[in-house]
This record gives sequence, structure tokens and C-alpha cells, in this order.
Amino acid sequence: MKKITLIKGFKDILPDDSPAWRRIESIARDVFACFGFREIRVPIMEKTELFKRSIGETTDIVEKEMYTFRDRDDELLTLRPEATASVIRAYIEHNMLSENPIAKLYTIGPMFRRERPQKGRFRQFHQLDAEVFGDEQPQTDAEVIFMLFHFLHRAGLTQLAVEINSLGCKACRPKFSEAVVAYLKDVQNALCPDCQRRMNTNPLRVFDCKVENCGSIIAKAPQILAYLCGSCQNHFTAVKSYLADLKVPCSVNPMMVRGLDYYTRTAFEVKSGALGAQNAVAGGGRYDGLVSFLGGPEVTGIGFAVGLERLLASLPQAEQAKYQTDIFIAALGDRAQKTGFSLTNELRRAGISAETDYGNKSLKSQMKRADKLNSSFTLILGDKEIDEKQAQLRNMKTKDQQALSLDNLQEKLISIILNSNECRDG
RNA sequence: UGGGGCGUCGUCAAGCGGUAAGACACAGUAUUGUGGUUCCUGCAUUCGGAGGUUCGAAUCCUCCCGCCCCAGCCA
Repeated sequence: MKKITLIKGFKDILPDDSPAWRRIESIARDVFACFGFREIRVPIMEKTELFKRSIGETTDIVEKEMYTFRDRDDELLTLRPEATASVIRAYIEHNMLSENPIAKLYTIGPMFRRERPQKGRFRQFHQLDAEVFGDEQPQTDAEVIFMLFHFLHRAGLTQLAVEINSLGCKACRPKFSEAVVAYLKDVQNALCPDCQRRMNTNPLRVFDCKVENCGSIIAKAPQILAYLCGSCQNHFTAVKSYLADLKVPCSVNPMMVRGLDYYTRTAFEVKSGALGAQNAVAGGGRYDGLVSFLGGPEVTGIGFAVGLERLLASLPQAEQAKYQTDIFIAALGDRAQKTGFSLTNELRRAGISAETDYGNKSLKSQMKRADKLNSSFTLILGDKEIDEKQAQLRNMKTKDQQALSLDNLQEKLISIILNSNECRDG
């Protein structure tokens, strides 16, 4: 029989790894709550149109990375490649503006992009996503970046590099685009084929090209910061100054344009020194026209996404959680098995972690299993003990063994176990 | 989509044309009832798959599949 395996680029998170994930998620919930963010859970699938409109038709994500398929009623659906679009859709759909002029939302979950996998890049990956709607003040930009920085720091990330840039607004960006196109026209033939195409479809994307020659051409291209309109300039200056107040170490990268079309004004990225090729741990920015562009009210927005796989990969290896079991019931013989079965499950109902073996194996093999499960106690319960109305309770650490009469056995066990837990905790 | 590397037990592996080492893990056993150390025993008719060369292939050739890494792009 042929084995059925994982889909390429998808990963199982195994029991040894899940504690590290839970830890990150819990830190995030903690930190975000302090900043007034509330959790929203949105579907992992949306109508394809939503992503096309928000992310941009000519971005790499939409052009070649989406998992899109036709539903049985012919509707085109897409597995979300990022979360912002869905969150905005929900924000609009549930009229959240009417509840509160400012909405701060976060969500955690899987994203899907059909790229060729490599280190730190998967087809299903997880993001932690935060968005603020309805606040256009530069303090908000700084606050969001500060929160991100603080979260990553608390998660244990060192060697953080925060880069920021301003991408202008709908008033000044077009002029910049024109200037870039004009500049590129003269050197067109030296560009790689991709960039020649981008020049016409989405000129700013040329800034992301890593082809050596394009890089040196881009280095001499006009820079967005020189084209910012007055209000964008003031905004950017204010953001930088608030970030300095909050002591967020960051540098301006005038070449950073980001891969999603919807960004305006502030854009930022956090890179980790511990990662290698795919080193962006988090990225985000402001998207002031997007909500109304998707049919919602005129509210501004800003947000970021953290790549959890990359975050975890740049953390030192976490200690693996061992099995912890309060008591193992070693039952020998048919009658003892029957009692052991109920006893084990009753103990569990009482909040005790209990294990047993239904296979009626030898005492030795059951003791081995108890040891492997790291159990504090083992109750030896054979047909002999049933006849004598006394079970043996063995403390696995001290090897002390005491006889317990079967009357009120469950209550006695519970009190002994709780007692020993107290000693251990204290 | 292009480039590179790799596929031998659950895991890590040796073997490189003569008929699958070893270690860990797992299971069992040591006067049918006492663990973590120890002893012994078991554990790949088969080497990612399909063809081909050969008396003989995990080892050579061809094609296919899969995984990993790199580039583009991004989390």
C-alpha cells in the first residue's frame, strides 16, 4: 500500500513542537491585550476577488502564488495568502466602525502561498496579524511598530533589525512612479526581463529585484523619500520621532517598497539575524485607502504580520515538554482490569492525570510503561489485591510502597496525589 | 519556473557489482507480580519507483517520483 504523505510545503506541528507554539501565542495575546487589541477569527477561505482587489492584480502573490479553485457552483475561491484582506472584509461586513471609531484587531492562523518551499518558506505557514482601523495619527504608526518590537523581544528574539520607509500617498506616489519609469526607460535594455515587464505593470516592484545588474541600476534610481508630499513628509518625520521616544532601534531603508500594492505612507519590516535567506520575520504598513477601496467607509488602516515559523526558527531551541502523569494503574488479571478501567477514568474525571494499560500485560512491562510516562505513582492492582481487598501504591521516585485498602480507594488516591503535588509545587 | 544536493528499518547510518553491518528506538525474556542500569532474543526476502546492462545490482545506465537548499518573492 502506498503511503499517503503531506502536501508539499505543508508541515505537521508535532507534540514536541506545540508547546513552543502555544508559548508564542500566549505571549502575543498578552502583549496585544495590553495595547487594546481584540481577537477576531476569520475564515481561511474567501472569494478570490477579495484578494485580487486588495493585494493587487500585478503582485507576485496574486499572479502566481494563490491557491485558487472553482467551487461546485462555479464560484472562484482562494485559500488566504495573508490575513489583512479578510479582516477588512469582516470589519466592513459587521459595521465595526459604528461600534467604535477606532478598532484594534488581531488574528492568528494559517496562510497559503503556492511557492517553491525552502528554509523559512512554506506553502502553509502561520501568521500573527494585527490591524488598527480609524486612526491616522503618526503616534499610531509608532505604537504599532513598538508593539511588534516589544512582542518579538518578549518572545525572545534578539538581533532585531527594524527598517522603515514611507511609500507616500495617492497624491505623491504617482509622481514618484512616473519618475521611476522615466529613469528606467533610459536603461531599459540593461534590466532583467522580469523588470522590463514590471516597469510597465508595476514599476515599484523593480526595487525588489535581486538581479545584480538591476540592483545597481536601482541604487541610482529616484528615491520615494524625495517625492513625498508635505503631509506625508510630516507624517514620516513624526513617526520617526515617536519611535525614537519609544527607543525602538530602527533604520530608514528608502529602497523598501513591499510586495503588496495597498501600502501607503509608513511601511516597515523586521529582519532577524538568525535566519539566513528568508530573514523577514515580520512586515507591515499603513493602507489608508484600502478599506474604502473594498467598499467600506473612509477609514485609515495600519497593520503587520509576523511569520510564526520564522519567529520560532530564530529562537533558541526550546526544552521539550516531557510526559507528566500523576498515577499509573497497573492492573493484572481480568477482574483487576475491570476495576482498573473504571478507577483510571474516575480519577481523570477528578482532575488527576491517570494512565493504565488495557492489554493485561506483565507487571514488568506495565512498570516500564509507567516509568516512560513519568508517573509519580503506580497503583499495583492484581486479582490477588482484589481478593485481599488491598492495593499497593508505589511512589516511583522514592520506591516506597504502601498498602491501601480498597474501601474509598479513589478518595485516598486523590488526596495522596494532591498532597504530593503541593509538596512538589511548594 | 530555473539551479544545486540527497533518497538503505520509526530515527541516525555502513555498504560503492557478489547476494543488506551497526547504533538508538521498539517489543519480548531472565523461578507467568515490581520500572529507570544490565543480560539475552526479535526487529529491511529488501535498499524512493519503473525499466535496462550483467551469471549476479542497494551498488552501473535511463526515465520518473519525492524531499531539502538556493534564486525570484515574501512571513
